[in-house]
Parts: sequence; C-alpha cells; structure tokens
Amino acid sequence: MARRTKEDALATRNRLLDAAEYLFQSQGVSSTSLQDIARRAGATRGAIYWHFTDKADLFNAMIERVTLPLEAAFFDDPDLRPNLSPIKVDALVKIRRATVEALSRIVNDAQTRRVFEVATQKVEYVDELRTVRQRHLAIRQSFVSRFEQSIESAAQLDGVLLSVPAALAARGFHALIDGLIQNWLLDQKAFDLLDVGRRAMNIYLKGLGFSLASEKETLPVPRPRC
Amino acid sequence: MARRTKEDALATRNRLLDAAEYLFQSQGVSSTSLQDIARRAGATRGAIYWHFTDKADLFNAMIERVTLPLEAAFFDDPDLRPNLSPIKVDALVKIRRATVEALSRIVNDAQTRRVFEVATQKVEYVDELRTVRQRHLAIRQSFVSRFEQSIESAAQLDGVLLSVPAALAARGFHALIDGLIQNWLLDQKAFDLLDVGRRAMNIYLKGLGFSLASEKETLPVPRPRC
DNA sequence: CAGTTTACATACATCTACGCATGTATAAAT
DNA sequence: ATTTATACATGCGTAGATGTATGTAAACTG
Repeated sequence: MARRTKEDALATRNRLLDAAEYLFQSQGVSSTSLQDIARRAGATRGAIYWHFTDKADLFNAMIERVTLPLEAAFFDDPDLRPNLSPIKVDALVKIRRATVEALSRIVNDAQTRRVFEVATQKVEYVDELRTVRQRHLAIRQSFVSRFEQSIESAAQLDGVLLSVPAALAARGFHALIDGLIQNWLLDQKAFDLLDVGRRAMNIYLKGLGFSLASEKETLPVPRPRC
Repeated sequence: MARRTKEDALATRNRLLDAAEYLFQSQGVSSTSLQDIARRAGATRGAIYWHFTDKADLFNAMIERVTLPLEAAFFDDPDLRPNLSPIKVDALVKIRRATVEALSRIVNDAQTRRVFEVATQKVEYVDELRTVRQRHLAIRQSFVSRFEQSIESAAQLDGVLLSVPAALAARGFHALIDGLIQNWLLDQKAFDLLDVGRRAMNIYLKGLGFSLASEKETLPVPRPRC
C-alpha cells in the first residue's frame, strides 16, 4: 500500500494504541494477539512492527500515553511544588486538591480509567515488562516523597505534632488512596469513589492530627500550637 | 506408568499445585505452560488433565488451597463473630487483632505471600477466571461488612459518634489495609508491612474518633460520651 | 525528475500450547 | 482371581502467535 504523510502515520500509531487499549481491557494483554490489534485498527501486523519493536514496547507506549500527561500535571503544578518561601501556604490544601483531582480524573476520563484497569488487572508483570514495573515503583516513590514533604510542612504550619514519622504517614495516605482506586476499579458500582475517597482521606488526615477546617475546600485557619 | 495409591495421587496433585505456584510467581500465569508445570512436578501433562479440567481450574485450586483456610480462620474465629450478648467486648480489639494477624501471615508465611503475589500481579483477570474474580469480590464484601458491623458496635460501646456512615468507614479501612498489602507486595523491602500497617491502622481509627487506649493490645477503657 | 526513504502490507518459517485420544500398569473392588 | 476403575504417560493433530524477510507505492529530497 501507499506511503502516508507524517500525520497519517501518527494517526495510525494512535489507532493502534486505541485498539490495544480496548482489546487489552476486554481480553487481557496476553490473550490479545498483535493480529487482533492490527485488525481492529484497520491495519496489519506490519504497521505494529513498524511503530513498535514488540508487544511490550506497544504496551509501554500505551501506558505512557496517559501516565506521562498525568505525571506532568501532578509534578509541574506550581501549587504542588514544595514551596520554600518563608510564607507557606497550607500544603494540606494542595494534597487534598491533588487527590480529589486524581480521583475525579479516574472517574470521569474513560481512557485513564481503561488504562488503569489494564495496568492493575489485565496484565502480568514479568521480566519483559520489568521497565514498566520499575517506572511504576519510581513514580510511586515520588508520590510518597511528595506527600511526606507536604505532611511535614503542613504539620509545622498547623502546629500539629505527628505521632508517627512523616514518611510512614505518607505511606499510609498513599496506600489508602491507592487501595480505594484499585477496589473501585474492581467493582465500580460498589461505591462512589469521589465521595468515599474524599471522606476517607479526611478521616486519615484527622487521625494524623490535622484540623478539618479546610475540608470544605476553604483556606485553612492556622491553629496555635496546643 | 503405574497407578498410585490415593495418598500418592494427592501428593501428585499437591506437587502440581506447588509447581504452579512457583512458576506462576516467577513467570506469570499465561506464560507458564502446563508442560512447564508438569515437568517441574516430575510428571506429565496427563497428570494435570487428570486432576484438573484445564489451566483455569488448576489456578483456581491453587488459589483456594490458601484462601479457604484463611477465610475459615477469619470467619470461624469466635472472637470475630459479631457478638450479640448484652455485654459486648470491644469489637475494635478484634479488628485490630485480626488485621495484625492477617498482615503477619502475609509477611511470615511464604506460601500465602506467593499466592497473593500471583493473584495481584501475575495473572490477568479475564472471562475464564470470572468465577475467581467473583469469589474475590464476594469475599471482599464480607470483609467490609464485618468491619462495618464491628465499627458500628465499637462506636456504640466507646461512645464515639461517627462523622461518616459505618459502611463508608469500613470501606476506607479495608482500602487502607489492602493498599498497604498490595504496595508491600510490589516492593517488599520498601517498608515494614507489620509496623506501618499497625500504625496506619491506628491513625485511621483515631481519625474515626476512637481512642487509642487499646493500641498496645490492652483491653480498652470505655470512655464516657463526651 | 530520478533516487531514496518512509510507512506500511504480504508472505513465510518456526515454534509452542492446547485438547483429546489412546495406552497401560497397578490398586481396589467383587 | 478376575474384573474394573484409577492414575497417570504418550502420541497426535491442529491452531494460532511471533519474528523476520521481502514487496511496494507514495512522499520526500536534491
């Protein structure tokens, strides 16, 4: 067949990724053949081997198509960067906002949801996907570290003295949110992710000693150290 | 070859399951062939097709070999049954004990850990494993319901008034513990599951309004309603 | 406008898994 | 002591799936 222009090629690539996304979600990664993907994209395996080296590479590209923007949104948000100015704004507000934002993205954006579902239920993490797994671990660590900084900063600002190390508190916070997401993905009509997520988050933060003044998305009122 | 006695047959079956457990963990379920499993068990595919109908059936048996005893331990424990006597013992103590028990089982029992790892990372939940998935969902719901009962009962006993419905509180509690387990399974040297689990649990319960008098495994001192 | 590269399609060769059918030696039943 | 059912082993056919090699027409380059 004929050679296409660069935009056509990119479109083909995206159609392949779209097809992979759909088929991976409905049949699982390993039982989806490259043939299946090509067919659904209206192409042949030749196109796949042109754009990707193999199935693992295709999978990786599919993941990054949604996670890269997601990470960028999280890590580039100036509201979320650890702020080093002498006058601190409440880091807790940032955490709350970012968490709710992440949850609502999963609930509302079908593509994000599909890819998360694939990544958590429809793939086996073995040797050939080791790079994907390692990236996942690194990202997770970044999240936890940022939570840790924010919690520490917020504790200082609000005059809260933590009963556990901030690192541990952050680990728990992440596990709570991650656990909710995964459980929701397993059975999406079991509960309302946004509502339960928001309230469970507040429970946890309250357990850490933080006031819930900012629970209603208002700016927090710093409390004097008790 | 020769027919074996019933105990021999059972031993063969267990060797097959052992082999599957090991190979599933190290290579993933779908890239492990029945041939691989048979070879590692010192048998042939014939033995597998005798004991199981297919790979999904084998997988299911492997899962149930560890989850059935686990569920039995949890649901048959008289200490954990919702107690209907007028004089209630603190349900929170039961929850704490059961949770710590579950965590330490995962940390200390290699087989449990292997199977959990397979079930969460090394398998794709698609149509043929639908029954496994549905069982998983049902079990999870049982856990959450029991947590809900216990939280409600504990709140009544301790004079705590919950800021959220008990069902929601239970959902969050389960997500926290489940999230910690899954994250720990992904990177087991990232943190100490038992320690972090215990303390994160206490943070969450404190956020629900419960006193931490029983944190040190002592019996709780019921507080008057404030 | 000839040559080159791109963006695929087509064809081929290999490999491996699965399911079933059949063989078989022994334990258990009668 | 037969007979029968059990607990496997062996062999066969078939059906994809993967990777690579090769073909090709159009876009791009000079």
